[in-house]
Amino acid sequence: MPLKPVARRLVPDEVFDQILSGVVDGELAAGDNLPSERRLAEVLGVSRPAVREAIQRMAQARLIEVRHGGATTVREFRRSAGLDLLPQLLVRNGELDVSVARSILEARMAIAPEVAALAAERGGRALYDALDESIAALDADDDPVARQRAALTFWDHVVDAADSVAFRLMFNSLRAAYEPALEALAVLMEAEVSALEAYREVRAALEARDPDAARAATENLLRPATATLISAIHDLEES
Amino acid sequence: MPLKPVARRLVPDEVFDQILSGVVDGELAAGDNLPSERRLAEVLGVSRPAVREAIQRMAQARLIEVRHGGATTVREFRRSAGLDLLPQLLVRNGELDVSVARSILEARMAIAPEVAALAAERGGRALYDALDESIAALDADDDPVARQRAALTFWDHVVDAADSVAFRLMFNSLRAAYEPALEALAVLMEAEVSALEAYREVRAALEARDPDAARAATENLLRPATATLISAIHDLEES
DNA sequence: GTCCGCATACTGGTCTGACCACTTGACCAC
DNA sequence: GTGGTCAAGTGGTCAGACCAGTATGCGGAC
Repeated sequence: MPLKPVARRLVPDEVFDQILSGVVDGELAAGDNLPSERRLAEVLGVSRPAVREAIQRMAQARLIEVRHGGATTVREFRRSAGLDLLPQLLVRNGELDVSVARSILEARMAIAPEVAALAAERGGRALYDALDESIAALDADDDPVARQRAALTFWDHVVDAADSVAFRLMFNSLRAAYEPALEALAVLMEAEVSALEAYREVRAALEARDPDAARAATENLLRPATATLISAIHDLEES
Repeated sequence: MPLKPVARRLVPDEVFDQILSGVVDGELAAGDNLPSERRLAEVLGVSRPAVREAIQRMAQARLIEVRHGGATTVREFRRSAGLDLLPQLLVRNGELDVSVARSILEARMAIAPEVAALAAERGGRALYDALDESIAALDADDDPVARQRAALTFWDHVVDAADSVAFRLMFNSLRAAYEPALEALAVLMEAEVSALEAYREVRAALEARDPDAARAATENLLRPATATLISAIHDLEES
Protein backbone atom coordinates (compact mmCIF):
# COMPACT_ATOMS: atom_id res chain seq x y z
CA MET A 1 0.00 0.00 0.00
CA PRO A 2 1.54 3.27 -1.15
CA LEU A 3 1.44 5.91 1.55
CA LYS A 4 0.85 9.49 0.56
CA PRO A 5 1.42 12.71 2.44
CA VAL A 6 -1.74 13.73 4.23
CA ALA A 7 -3.29 16.81 2.73
CA ARG A 8 -3.91 19.52 5.29
CA ARG A 9 -6.53 22.00 4.29
CA LEU A 10 -5.65 25.50 5.40
CA VAL A 11 -8.48 27.90 6.07
CA PRO A 12 -7.64 30.48 3.39
CA ASP A 13 -7.15 27.70 0.85
CA GLU A 14 -10.56 26.36 1.66
CA VAL A 15 -12.13 29.79 1.29
CA PHE A 16 -10.23 30.36 -1.95
CA ASP A 17 -11.48 27.10 -3.40
CA GLN A 18 -15.05 27.85 -2.45
CA ILE A 19 -15.04 31.26 -4.08
CA LEU A 20 -13.17 29.89 -7.07
CA SER A 21 -15.72 27.15 -7.53
CA GLY A 22 -18.50 29.69 -7.31
CA VAL A 23 -16.94 31.72 -10.09
CA VAL A 24 -15.88 28.86 -12.32
CA ASP A 25 -19.14 26.96 -11.96
CA GLY A 26 -21.08 30.08 -12.76
CA GLU A 27 -22.99 30.44 -9.49
CA LEU A 28 -21.28 33.79 -9.27
CA ALA A 29 -21.76 35.30 -12.70
CA ALA A 30 -19.50 37.93 -14.19
CA GLY A 31 -20.55 41.33 -12.93
CA ASP A 32 -22.02 40.00 -9.70
CA ASN A 33 -20.87 41.50 -6.46
CA LEU A 34 -19.24 39.33 -3.83
CA PRO A 35 -20.57 39.69 -0.29
CA SER A 36 -18.45 42.00 1.82
CA GLU A 37 -15.39 40.57 3.54
CA ARG A 38 -17.04 40.86 6.94
CA ARG A 39 -20.15 39.11 5.73
CA LEU A 40 -18.19 36.32 4.06
CA ALA A 41 -16.17 35.82 7.22
CA GLU A 42 -19.36 35.55 9.21
CA VAL A 43 -21.07 33.17 6.81
CA LEU A 44 -18.05 30.91 6.43
CA GLY A 45 -17.27 31.02 10.12
CA VAL A 46 -13.69 32.21 9.69
CA SER A 47 -11.80 35.39 10.44
CA ARG A 48 -11.65 38.35 8.12
CA PRO A 49 -7.91 38.03 7.41
CA ALA A 50 -8.52 34.48 6.18
CA VAL A 51 -11.23 35.72 3.83
CA ARG A 52 -9.04 38.58 2.79
CA GLU A 53 -6.15 36.36 1.86
CA ALA A 54 -8.40 34.25 -0.34
CA ILE A 55 -9.89 37.33 -1.97
CA GLN A 56 -6.50 38.80 -2.73
CA ARG A 57 -5.44 35.58 -4.36
CA MET A 58 -8.59 35.59 -6.45
CA ALA A 59 -7.75 39.12 -7.50
CA GLN A 60 -4.19 38.14 -8.40
CA ALA A 61 -5.58 35.43 -10.65
CA ARG A 62 -7.73 38.15 -12.24
CA LEU A 63 -10.95 36.37 -11.35
CA ILE A 64 -12.39 39.22 -9.34
CA GLU A 65 -11.87 42.93 -9.10
CA VAL A 66 -11.51 44.61 -5.74
CA ARG A 67 -12.25 48.29 -5.32
CA HIS A 68 -11.33 50.09 -2.13
CA GLY A 69 -14.47 51.39 -0.51
CA GLY A 70 -16.65 49.82 -3.17
CA ALA A 71 -17.86 46.35 -3.90
CA THR A 72 -15.82 43.41 -5.10
CA THR A 73 -17.09 42.16 -8.43
CA VAL A 74 -16.68 38.96 -10.35
CA ARG A 75 -14.84 39.20 -13.66
CA GLU A 76 -15.41 37.19 -16.80
CA PHE A 77 -12.69 34.66 -16.12
CA ARG A 78 -12.55 33.29 -19.64
CA ARG A 79 -11.47 36.69 -20.88
CA SER A 80 -9.19 37.71 -18.06
CA ALA A 81 -7.71 34.70 -16.28
CA GLY A 82 -4.24 33.50 -17.20
CA LEU A 83 -2.91 30.08 -18.04
CA ASP A 84 -2.26 29.41 -14.37
CA LEU A 85 -5.97 28.80 -13.99
CA LEU A 86 -5.76 25.73 -16.21
CA PRO A 87 -5.24 23.17 -13.41
CA GLN A 88 -8.37 24.37 -11.65
CA LEU A 89 -10.35 24.10 -14.85
CA LEU A 90 -9.03 20.69 -15.89
CA VAL A 91 -10.02 18.94 -12.70
CA ARG A 92 -13.05 20.36 -10.98
CA ASN A 93 -14.76 18.71 -8.02
CA GLY A 94 -12.42 15.80 -8.56
CA GLU A 95 -13.68 15.23 -12.10
CA LEU A 96 -11.78 15.74 -15.33
CA ASP A 97 -13.32 18.27 -17.69
CA VAL A 98 -12.92 16.59 -21.05
CA SER A 99 -13.29 19.73 -23.14
CA VAL A 100 -10.42 21.27 -21.23
CA ALA A 101 -8.42 18.08 -21.69
CA ARG A 102 -9.10 18.25 -25.41
CA SER A 103 -7.87 21.82 -25.61
CA ILE A 104 -4.70 20.89 -23.76
CA LEU A 105 -4.01 18.07 -26.18
CA GLU A 106 -4.58 20.42 -29.10
CA ALA A 107 -2.29 23.01 -27.62
CA ARG A 108 0.41 20.45 -26.99
CA MET A 109 0.12 19.17 -30.54
CA ALA A 110 0.43 22.70 -31.88
CA ILE A 111 3.22 23.96 -29.67
CA ALA A 112 5.57 21.04 -29.10
CA PRO A 113 6.77 20.83 -32.72
CA GLU A 114 7.64 24.52 -32.73
CA VAL A 115 9.51 24.21 -29.47
CA ALA A 116 11.41 21.26 -30.87
CA ALA A 117 12.27 23.29 -33.96
CA LEU A 118 13.62 26.10 -31.79
CA ALA A 119 15.60 23.61 -29.74
CA ALA A 120 17.09 22.18 -32.92
CA GLU A 121 18.15 25.64 -34.04
CA ARG A 122 19.85 26.53 -30.80
CA GLY A 123 21.34 23.15 -29.99
CA GLY A 124 23.13 22.77 -26.70
CA ARG A 125 25.97 20.64 -25.51
CA ALA A 126 24.43 18.89 -22.55
CA LEU A 127 21.08 18.38 -24.27
CA TYR A 128 21.72 15.13 -26.11
CA ASP A 129 23.03 13.26 -23.09
CA ALA A 130 20.09 14.44 -21.03
CA LEU A 131 17.72 13.22 -23.72
CA ASP A 132 19.46 9.86 -23.86
CA GLU A 133 19.03 9.56 -20.15
CA SER A 134 15.30 10.29 -20.37
CA ILE A 135 14.91 7.77 -23.17
CA ALA A 136 16.77 5.19 -21.14
CA ALA A 137 14.45 5.83 -18.21
CA LEU A 138 11.51 5.50 -20.56
CA ASP A 139 12.90 2.18 -21.70
CA ALA A 140 13.72 0.87 -18.26
CA ASP A 141 10.62 1.81 -16.26
CA ASP A 142 7.66 -0.48 -16.49
CA ASP A 143 5.40 1.55 -14.24
CA PRO A 144 3.08 3.62 -16.47
CA VAL A 145 3.17 6.59 -14.11
CA ALA A 146 6.95 6.56 -13.92
CA ARG A 147 7.08 6.47 -17.72
CA GLN A 148 4.88 9.52 -17.88
CA ARG A 149 7.27 11.33 -15.58
CA ALA A 150 10.21 10.29 -17.69
CA ALA A 151 8.45 11.64 -20.78
CA LEU A 152 7.84 14.93 -19.00
CA THR A 153 11.53 15.09 -18.19
CA PHE A 154 12.34 14.49 -21.84
CA TRP A 155 10.23 17.46 -22.88
CA ASP A 156 11.61 19.48 -20.02
CA HIS A 157 15.04 19.21 -21.58
CA VAL A 158 13.72 20.09 -25.02
CA VAL A 159 12.03 23.20 -23.64
CA ASP A 160 15.22 24.16 -21.88
CA ALA A 161 17.14 23.91 -25.11
CA ALA A 162 14.60 26.07 -26.92
CA ASP A 163 15.84 28.86 -24.67
CA SER A 164 12.56 30.73 -24.59
CA VAL A 165 11.16 32.15 -21.38
CA ALA A 166 7.65 32.27 -22.75
CA PHE A 167 7.63 28.64 -23.83
CA ARG A 168 9.32 27.63 -20.60
CA LEU A 169 6.57 29.21 -18.50
CA MET A 170 3.89 27.79 -20.78
CA PHE A 171 5.35 24.34 -20.29
CA ASN A 172 5.36 24.85 -16.53
CA SER A 173 1.72 25.84 -16.56
CA LEU A 174 0.68 22.94 -18.76
CA ARG A 175 2.68 20.57 -16.63
CA ALA A 176 1.06 21.94 -13.48
CA ALA A 177 -2.30 21.15 -15.03
CA TYR A 178 -1.25 17.71 -16.21
CA GLU A 179 0.57 16.37 -13.17
CA PRO A 180 -2.33 16.21 -10.71
CA ALA A 181 -4.24 14.16 -13.26
CA LEU A 182 -1.20 12.17 -14.30
CA GLU A 183 -2.16 8.94 -12.58
CA ALA A 184 -5.57 8.94 -14.14
CA LEU A 185 -4.13 9.74 -17.56
CA ALA A 186 -1.13 7.41 -17.52
CA VAL A 187 -3.09 4.54 -19.00
CA LEU A 188 -4.52 6.64 -21.81
CA MET A 189 -1.12 7.99 -22.76
CA GLU A 190 0.65 4.66 -22.46
CA ALA A 191 0.84 4.09 -26.21
CA GLU A 192 2.76 7.31 -26.69
CA VAL A 193 5.46 6.70 -24.10
CA SER A 194 5.96 3.23 -25.51
CA ALA A 195 6.95 4.59 -28.91
CA LEU A 196 10.61 4.70 -28.04
CA GLU A 197 11.70 4.89 -31.64
CA ALA A 198 9.75 8.10 -32.11
CA TYR A 199 11.54 9.69 -29.16
CA ARG A 200 14.85 8.64 -30.63
CA GLU A 201 13.97 10.29 -33.90
CA VAL A 202 13.21 13.55 -32.17
CA ARG A 203 16.53 13.30 -30.42
CA ALA A 204 18.32 12.57 -33.70
CA ALA A 205 16.74 15.57 -35.40
CA LEU A 206 17.77 17.79 -32.53
CA GLU A 207 21.34 16.57 -32.65
CA ALA A 208 21.35 17.08 -36.41
CA ARG A 209 20.33 20.70 -35.73
CA ASP A 210 17.56 20.27 -38.27
CA PRO A 211 14.47 22.30 -37.25
CA ASP A 212 12.19 20.90 -39.94
CA ALA A 213 13.10 17.33 -39.09
CA ALA A 214 12.58 18.08 -35.39
CA ARG A 215 9.15 19.51 -36.15
CA ALA A 216 8.21 16.49 -38.21
CA ALA A 217 9.55 13.96 -35.72
CA THR A 218 7.68 15.62 -32.89
CA GLU A 219 4.48 15.57 -34.87
CA ASN A 220 4.97 11.89 -35.58
CA LEU A 221 5.52 11.23 -31.92
CA LEU A 222 2.51 13.11 -30.64
CA ARG A 223 -0.04 12.66 -33.37
CA PRO A 224 -1.22 9.07 -32.74
CA ALA A 225 -2.15 9.40 -29.08
CA THR A 226 -3.44 12.92 -29.61
CA ALA A 227 -5.70 11.93 -32.47
CA THR A 228 -7.01 8.86 -30.65
CA LEU A 229 -7.80 10.77 -27.49
CA ILE A 230 -9.35 13.73 -29.22
CA SER A 231 -11.69 11.57 -31.21
CA ALA A 232 -12.53 9.61 -28.07
CA ILE A 233 -13.32 12.86 -26.30
CA HIS A 234 -15.37 13.94 -29.26
CA ASP A 235 -17.48 10.80 -29.04
CA LEU A 236 -17.81 11.32 -25.31
CA GLU A 237 -19.07 14.86 -25.81
CA GLU A 238 -21.71 13.68 -28.27
CA SER A 239 -23.29 11.29 -25.81
CA MET B 1 -3.57 66.48 -21.88
CA PRO B 2 -4.69 62.90 -21.36
CA LEU B 3 -5.75 62.22 -17.80
CA LYS B 4 -5.00 58.86 -16.32
CA PRO B 5 -6.29 57.18 -13.18
CA VAL B 6 -3.95 57.83 -10.29
CA ALA B 7 -2.09 54.71 -9.23
CA ARG B 8 -2.34 53.98 -5.54
CA ARG B 9 0.20 51.61 -4.11
CA LEU B 10 -1.18 49.29 -1.51
CA VAL B 11 1.10 47.98 1.20
CA PRO B 12 0.85 44.27 0.37
CA ASP B 13 1.42 45.07 -3.30
CA GLU B 14 4.56 46.94 -2.41
CA VAL B 15 5.81 44.08 -0.27
CA PHE B 16 4.93 41.60 -2.99
CA ASP B 17 6.88 43.55 -5.57
CA GLN B 18 9.92 43.81 -3.35
CA ILE B 19 10.06 40.09 -2.66
CA LEU B 20 9.31 39.34 -6.29
CA SER B 21 12.15 41.55 -7.44
CA GLY B 22 14.46 39.87 -5.00
CA VAL B 23 13.63 36.48 -6.42
CA VAL B 24 13.58 37.43 -10.08
CA ASP B 25 16.75 39.50 -9.91
CA GLY B 26 18.53 36.68 -8.15
CA GLU B 27 19.31 38.46 -4.86
CA LEU B 28 17.31 35.67 -3.31
CA ALA B 29 18.66 32.53 -4.95
CA ALA B 30 16.71 29.32 -5.25
CA GLY B 31 17.00 27.37 -2.03
CA ASP B 32 17.55 30.45 0.12
CA ASN B 33 15.33 30.98 3.10
CA LEU B 34 13.19 34.05 3.39
CA PRO B 35 13.33 35.91 6.71
CA SER B 36 10.45 35.02 8.99
CA GLU B 37 7.17 36.86 8.57
CA ARG B 38 7.66 38.71 11.83
CA ARG B 39 11.16 39.76 10.86
CA LEU B 40 10.05 40.91 7.40
CA ALA B 41 7.22 42.90 8.93
CA GLU B 42 9.66 44.58 11.27
CA VAL B 43 12.26 45.32 8.61
CA LEU B 44 9.72 46.65 6.12
CA GLY B 45 7.83 48.58 8.77
CA VAL B 46 4.47 47.01 8.02
CA SER B 47 2.15 44.67 9.82
CA ARG B 48 2.41 40.93 9.67
CA PRO B 49 -0.90 40.43 7.81
CA ALA B 50 0.43 42.66 5.05
CA VAL B 51 3.59 40.59 4.76
CA ARG B 52 1.55 37.44 4.95
CA GLU B 53 -0.68 38.46 2.09
CA ALA B 54 2.33 39.14 -0.11
CA ILE B 55 3.93 35.84 0.84
CA GLN B 56 0.79 33.88 0.09
CA ARG B 57 0.59 35.49 -3.32
CA MET B 58 4.22 34.59 -3.98
CA ALA B 59 3.41 31.03 -3.00
CA GLN B 60 0.39 30.96 -5.31
CA ALA B 61 2.66 32.00 -8.16
CA ARG B 62 4.90 29.09 -7.17
CA LEU B 63 7.88 31.37 -6.55
CA ILE B 64 8.36 30.35 -2.93
CA GLU B 65 7.43 27.38 -0.81
CA VAL B 66 5.93 27.89 2.61
CA ARG B 67 6.15 25.17 5.24
CA HIS B 68 4.13 25.43 8.42
CA GLY B 69 6.57 25.60 11.30
CA GLY B 70 9.58 25.60 9.04
CA ALA B 71 11.26 28.17 6.91
CA THR B 72 9.93 29.69 3.70
CA THR B 73 12.28 28.92 0.84
CA VAL B 74 12.76 30.40 -2.59
CA ARG B 75 11.99 28.11 -5.53
CA GLU B 76 13.67 28.04 -8.89
CA PHE B 77 11.14 30.22 -10.64
CA ARG B 78 12.19 29.31 -14.15
CA ARG B 79 11.22 25.72 -13.49
CA SER B 80 8.11 26.28 -11.42
CA ALA B 81 6.45 29.59 -12.23
CA GLY B 82 3.55 29.72 -14.65
CA LEU B 83 2.87 31.89 -17.64
CA ASP B 84 1.22 34.49 -15.42
CA LEU B 85 4.70 35.55 -14.37
CA LEU B 86 5.45 36.75 -17.88
CA PRO B 87 4.37 40.39 -17.37
CA GLN B 88 6.72 40.72 -14.40
CA LEU B 89 9.57 39.30 -16.41
CA LEU B 90 8.95 41.35 -19.54
CA VAL B 91 9.10 44.71 -17.81
CA ARG B 92 11.33 44.83 -14.77
CA ASN B 93 12.24 48.01 -12.96
CA GLY B 94 10.46 49.86 -15.72
CA GLU B 95 12.76 48.42 -18.38
CA LEU B 96 11.87 45.99 -21.13
CA ASP B 97 13.81 42.72 -21.04
CA VAL B 98 14.57 42.12 -24.69
CA SER B 99 15.26 38.43 -24.38
CA VAL B 100 11.81 37.98 -22.88
CA ALA B 101 10.37 40.12 -25.65
CA ARG B 102 12.07 37.92 -28.21
CA SER B 103 10.65 34.78 -26.68
CA ILE B 104 7.17 36.29 -26.74
CA LEU B 105 7.52 37.14 -30.41
CA GLU B 106 8.68 33.61 -31.14
CA ALA B 107 5.82 32.12 -29.19
CA ARG B 108 3.33 34.33 -30.99
CA MET B 109 4.76 33.35 -34.34
CA ALA B 110 4.54 29.68 -33.45
CA ILE B 111 1.11 29.64 -31.87
CA ALA B 112 -1.02 32.11 -33.80
CA PRO B 113 -1.05 30.11 -37.06
CA GLU B 114 -2.23 27.02 -35.20
CA VAL B 115 -4.94 28.96 -33.44
CA ALA B 116 -6.06 30.37 -36.76
CA ALA B 117 -6.15 26.87 -38.22
CA LEU B 118 -8.34 25.69 -35.37
CA ALA B 119 -10.60 28.70 -35.80
CA ALA B 120 -10.93 27.90 -39.50
CA GLU B 121 -11.93 24.34 -38.70
CA ARG B 122 -14.60 25.28 -36.22
CA GLY B 123 -15.90 28.37 -37.95
CA GLY B 124 -18.57 30.37 -36.19
CA ARG B 125 -21.44 32.48 -37.28
CA ALA B 126 -20.66 35.76 -35.61
CA LEU B 127 -16.94 35.55 -36.24
CA TYR B 128 -16.69 37.08 -39.68
CA ASP B 129 -18.64 40.21 -38.82
CA ALA B 130 -16.57 40.68 -35.70
CA LEU B 131 -13.40 40.39 -37.76
CA ASP B 132 -14.70 42.88 -40.28
CA GLU B 133 -15.38 45.28 -37.49
CA SER B 134 -11.84 44.93 -36.15
CA ILE B 135 -10.39 45.42 -39.61
CA ALA B 136 -12.50 48.51 -40.08
CA ALA B 137 -11.25 49.87 -36.77
CA LEU B 138 -7.72 49.10 -37.90
CA ASP B 139 -8.40 51.03 -41.07
CA ALA B 140 -10.07 53.99 -39.42
CA ASP B 141 -7.82 54.65 -36.44
CA ASP B 142 -4.73 56.68 -37.06
CA ASP B 143 -3.44 56.51 -33.51
CA PRO B 144 -0.77 53.79 -33.32
CA VAL B 145 -1.83 52.70 -29.86
CA ALA B 146 -5.47 52.48 -30.86
CA ARG B 147 -4.47 50.37 -33.86
CA GLN B 148 -2.60 48.00 -31.59
CA ARG B 149 -5.73 47.60 -29.51
CA ALA B 150 -7.80 46.96 -32.59
CA ALA B 151 -5.33 44.27 -33.66
CA LEU B 152 -5.59 42.66 -30.25
CA THR B 153 -9.35 42.63 -30.63
CA PHE B 154 -8.98 40.95 -34.01
CA TRP B 155 -6.95 38.14 -32.47
CA ASP B 156 -9.31 38.01 -29.56
CA HIS B 157 -12.07 37.01 -31.93
CA VAL B 158 -9.89 34.44 -33.65
CA VAL B 159 -8.98 32.86 -30.33
CA ASP B 160 -12.64 32.78 -29.38
CA ALA B 161 -13.46 30.95 -32.57
CA ALA B 162 -10.71 28.40 -31.96
CA ASP B 163 -12.84 27.29 -29.02
CA SER B 164 -9.92 26.12 -26.91
CA VAL B 165 -9.69 26.94 -23.23
CA ALA B 166 -5.95 26.39 -23.14
CA PHE B 167 -5.28 28.74 -26.05
CA ARG B 168 -7.73 31.25 -24.64
CA LEU B 169 -5.90 31.43 -21.33
CA MET B 170 -2.55 31.54 -23.09
CA PHE B 171 -3.74 34.48 -25.12
CA ASN B 172 -4.93 36.21 -21.96
CA SER B 173 -1.54 35.75 -20.33
CA LEU B 174 0.38 36.96 -23.35
CA ARG B 175 -1.95 39.91 -23.66
CA ALA B 176 -1.45 40.75 -20.00
CA ALA B 177 2.26 40.84 -20.65
CA TYR B 178 1.94 42.86 -23.82
CA GLU B 179 -0.57 45.52 -22.80
CA PRO B 180 1.48 47.34 -20.16
CA ALA B 181 4.25 47.74 -22.70
CA LEU B 182 1.85 48.48 -25.52
CA GLU B 183 2.54 52.18 -25.76
CA ALA B 184 6.27 51.61 -25.96
CA LEU B 185 5.83 48.88 -28.53
CA ALA B 186 3.19 50.51 -30.73
CA VAL B 187 5.77 52.19 -32.93
CA LEU B 188 7.76 49.01 -33.45
CA MET B 189 4.68 47.05 -34.39
CA GLU B 190 3.23 49.75 -36.58
CA ALA B 191 4.23 48.05 -39.84
CA GLU B 192 2.24 44.98 -38.96
CA VAL B 193 -1.02 46.68 -38.11
CA SER B 194 -0.76 48.65 -41.34
CA ALA B 195 -0.81 45.51 -43.44
CA LEU B 196 -4.56 45.55 -43.80
CA GLU B 197 -4.56 43.24 -46.78
CA ALA B 198 -2.86 40.54 -44.72
CA TYR B 199 -5.59 40.76 -42.09
CA ARG B 200 -8.20 40.45 -44.81
CA GLU B 201 -6.54 37.33 -46.11
CA VAL B 202 -6.64 35.73 -42.69
CA ARG B 203 -10.28 36.62 -42.48
CA ALA B 204 -10.95 35.18 -45.94
CA ALA B 205 -9.22 31.91 -45.06
CA LEU B 206 -11.27 31.65 -41.90
CA GLU B 207 -14.52 32.21 -43.75
CA ALA B 208 -13.46 29.64 -46.33
CA ARG B 209 -13.04 27.18 -43.44
CA ASP B 210 -9.61 26.36 -44.82
CA PRO B 211 -7.18 25.56 -41.95
CA ASP B 212 -4.09 25.40 -44.12
CA ALA B 213 -4.85 28.72 -45.78
CA ALA B 214 -5.52 30.26 -42.38
CA ARG B 215 -2.19 29.01 -41.13
CA ALA B 216 -0.38 30.37 -44.14
CA ALA B 217 -2.14 33.72 -44.09
CA THR B 218 -1.38 34.17 -40.41
CA GLU B 219 2.26 33.39 -41.00
CA ASN B 220 2.37 35.94 -43.79
CA LEU B 221 0.80 38.53 -41.54
CA LEU B 222 3.11 38.00 -38.58
CA ARG B 223 6.39 37.06 -40.19
CA PRO B 224 7.66 40.46 -41.40
CA ALA B 225 7.42 42.36 -38.14
CA THR B 226 8.47 39.33 -36.14
CA ALA B 227 11.57 38.71 -38.23
CA THR B 228 12.56 42.38 -38.20
CA LEU B 229 12.19 42.71 -34.46
CA ILE B 230 13.88 39.46 -33.62
CA SER B 231 16.92 40.31 -35.68
CA ALA B 232 16.97 43.80 -34.15
CA ILE B 233 16.90 42.22 -30.71
CA HIS B 234 19.61 39.84 -31.74
CA ASP B 235 21.84 42.74 -32.75
CA LEU B 236 21.00 44.47 -29.50
CA GLU B 237 22.01 41.42 -27.48
CA GLU B 238 25.35 41.25 -29.25
CA SER B 239 26.37 44.75 -28.26
C1' DG C 1 30.55 7.16 22.73
C1' DT C 2 26.06 6.74 20.46
C1' DC C 3 21.49 7.36 20.08
C1' DC C 4 16.93 8.19 21.46
C1' DG C 5 13.50 11.39 23.34
C1' DC C 6 11.85 15.38 24.99
C1' DA C 7 11.78 20.33 26.26
C1' DT C 8 12.23 24.60 24.00
C1' DA C 9 12.44 28.14 20.95
C1' DC C 10 11.64 29.13 16.80
C1' DT C 11 8.35 29.12 12.40
C1' DG C 12 3.88 29.73 10.10
C1' DG C 13 -1.60 29.61 10.88
C1' DT C 14 -5.52 31.88 12.78
C1' DC C 15 -8.29 34.95 15.38
C1' DT C 16 -10.04 39.34 17.55
C1' DG C 17 -11.09 43.92 17.48
C1' DA C 18 -9.89 48.21 16.43
C1' DC C 19 -9.11 52.22 13.39
C1' DC C 20 -8.07 54.48 8.80
C1' DA C 21 -9.25 55.44 3.81
C1' DC C 22 -12.30 55.34 0.32
C1' DT C 23 -16.83 55.07 -2.28
C1' DT C 24 -21.58 55.55 -2.51
C1' DG C 25 -25.80 57.68 -2.21
C1' DA C 26 -29.03 60.57 0.10
C1' DC C 27 -29.92 65.02 1.41
C1' DC C 28 -29.43 69.91 1.43
C1' DA C 29 -28.19 74.61 0.07
C1' DC C 30 -27.49 77.44 -3.61
C1' DG D 1 -29.24 71.50 -11.91
C1' DT D 2 -24.98 71.94 -9.54
C1' DG D 3 -22.06 71.34 -5.98
C1' DG D 4 -21.28 70.47 -0.87
C1' DT D 5 -21.97 67.68 3.14
C1' DC D 6 -22.60 63.77 5.77
C1' DA D 7 -23.48 59.04 7.23
C1' DA D 8 -23.09 54.29 6.27
C1' DG D 9 -20.81 50.66 4.33
C1' DT D 10 -16.72 48.79 2.08
C1' DG D 11 -11.94 47.55 1.69
C1' DG D 12 -6.99 48.60 3.82
C1' DT D 13 -4.08 48.25 7.75
C1' DC D 14 -2.59 47.56 12.18
C1' DA D 15 -1.53 45.50 16.97
C1' DG D 16 -1.31 41.72 19.83
C1' DA D 17 -2.53 37.36 21.16
C1' DC D 18 -2.72 32.34 20.91
C1' DC D 19 -2.64 27.77 18.36
C1' DA D 20 -0.03 24.39 15.56
C1' DG D 21 3.61 22.61 13.58
C1' DT D 22 9.04 22.08 13.02
C1' DA D 23 13.87 22.24 14.18
C1' DT D 24 17.44 21.90 17.54
C1' DG D 25 20.16 20.89 21.28
C1' DC D 26 20.61 18.97 25.70
C1' DG D 27 20.18 15.37 28.65
C1' DG D 28 19.76 10.57 29.99
C1' DA D 29 19.59 5.59 28.67
C1' DC D 30 22.10 2.19 26.60
